Amino acid sequence: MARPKEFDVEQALASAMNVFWSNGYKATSLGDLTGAMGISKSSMYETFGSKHDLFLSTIEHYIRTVTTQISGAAHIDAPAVKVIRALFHRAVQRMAEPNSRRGCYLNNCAVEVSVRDSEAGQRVEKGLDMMEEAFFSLVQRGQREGDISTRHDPRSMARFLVSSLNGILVMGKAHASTDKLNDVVDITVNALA
Amino acid sequence: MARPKEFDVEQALASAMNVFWSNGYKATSLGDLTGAMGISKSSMYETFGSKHDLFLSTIEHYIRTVTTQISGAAHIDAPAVKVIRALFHRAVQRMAEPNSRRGCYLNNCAVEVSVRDSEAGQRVEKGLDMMEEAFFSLVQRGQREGDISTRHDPRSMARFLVSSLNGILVMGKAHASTDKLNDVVDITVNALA
DNA sequence: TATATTCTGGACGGAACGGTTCGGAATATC
DNA sequence: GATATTCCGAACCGTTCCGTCCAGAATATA
Repeated sequence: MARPKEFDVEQALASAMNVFWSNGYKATSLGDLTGAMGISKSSMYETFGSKHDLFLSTIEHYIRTVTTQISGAAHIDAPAVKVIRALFHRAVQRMAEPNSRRGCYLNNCAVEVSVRDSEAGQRVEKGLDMMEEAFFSLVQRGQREGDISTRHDPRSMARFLVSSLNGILVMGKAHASTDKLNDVVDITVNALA
Repeated sequence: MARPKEFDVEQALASAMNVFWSNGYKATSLGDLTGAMGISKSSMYETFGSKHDLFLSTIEHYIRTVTTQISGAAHIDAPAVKVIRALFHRAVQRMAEPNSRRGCYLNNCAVEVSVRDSEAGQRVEKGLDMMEEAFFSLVQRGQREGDISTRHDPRSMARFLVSSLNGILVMGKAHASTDKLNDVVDITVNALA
């Protein structure tokens, strides 16, 4: 009957996200998007609706991929503090790679648009909540197993970790030195003990 | 001889900064700027050069004002930890005010443009360095007076504080709850002891 | 082969944008 | 009053932007 879809929607979404991630929402043009996605403007509008709809979809796509990624790391059979330190170090390391110095997508979206764009803001908040949840279960386990102090409740500590990670990534956008960022990671992780 | 300037350059700069601060660079049009500054487009170009030049000038203006502000707080005759806690709490409190939920200007600039705009990036980095310097002298004093632990060197701790403050402000852009942010402040400040 | 669907490229409209220029009004000093 | 400077409004240019639309090529099934 009909000609089938030729491009992978999920992959096109990932490509669009990468462009938004690197350039921000406003600074990204339709040409940038369709070029990276490898499809025509017409197909983009047919499939995703509009630039703004596409943008919202990329945030949801990011949440989908990152959630599985973090909660995967959470189930690693190692002390919770070690897992957390590894997650932070990996984030710092990624900031040092040549074309990856773009921080956390949710972070960027929160700063650039979340105040004026409530639809995006809602999704960003949900994404940060899910990050918090991932850290929360890690902290709980660490407190159970004894390598994380119980002087603060795990919910606050999870929020502390999300906040700290975001702060480190922002610093990484301005400074370049990996060593300086790792110093901050050390102090942050030590604050858990 | 000549007609004198009718508008205050420094004040116009402050108004422009406020617009950039709320909307970001790309999302701010010349009309937004001249409207807020209360001058015509011609005067703007005569005085500041271009939109981009004006933007760079606002970053420098921000550094000028904030530097004096923080180093003023640094000389308050109170335990360093108390001063730091007060600075953080004030930042959180400002995020809760209706039209002030826009974080730190340097933070916003770092996220939105510093990677692609090296001229802006340089200024942002310099501004963050000066914030670090202000915290550095505070930490040094705290370590001398005994209310801040000496297990970490003061330079790293200063960086930790700048990073944490930025992280908290990013969280504040997504979430709204002051209580949650203050929880994070508590853990952060406790990490100093 | 006929049919249905997908995809492309380009054309188009309408709007907003950054930036430049200029005439003339306003305001100071001499 | 003559002069010099500032300021404004408006016009203007070329570009970019988002979004819509369509003709036609491509590709599947029946």
